[in-house]
Amino acid sequence: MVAKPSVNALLQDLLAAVRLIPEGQVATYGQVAALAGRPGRARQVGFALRSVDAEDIPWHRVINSRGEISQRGLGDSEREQRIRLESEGVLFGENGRIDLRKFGWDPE
DNA sequence: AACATGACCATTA
DNA sequence: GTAATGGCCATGT
Repeated sequence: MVAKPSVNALLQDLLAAVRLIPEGQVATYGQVAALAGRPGRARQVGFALRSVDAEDIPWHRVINSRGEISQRGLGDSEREQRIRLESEGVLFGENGRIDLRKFGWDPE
C-alpha cells in the first residue's frame, strides 16, 4: 500500500524544528520555519502550535521577532508561556521583552 | 472556488 | 522609537 502524502507534512516538520530548541533559549517563528526547511511559513508555525500541543513540543520557546510573546486573542496560554520561560532561565526585560541577543537561539 | 482570518516578518517612512 | 504597507501561506466557511 502506497504511503499517501501526509497533509501534515508541514505541520510535522515545523513541530520537529520546535523540538530542537534548547532549554533556556528561544527562537522566533520565522527562525523555526527556516530551520524546518520551510522558509516563509512563519504564520503556519503559530497554526501548528495552536492545533497541536504535545509534551514533546516546547511551544513556549517560540516567540515573535520582537522578542515578545505573541498575543493569541483567546486563551491565556500567553501567561503560562512567560511562567514556563522564566522557569527555564529565560528572563524578561523591563518592557516585558526578551533580549534575543542573550536568549535567542543561534543554531550552528 | 472566492473570501476572510491568523500565536508572523521585513521594509519603508 | 512607532506606524503603515506588502508579502507570505495554510485553514475554515
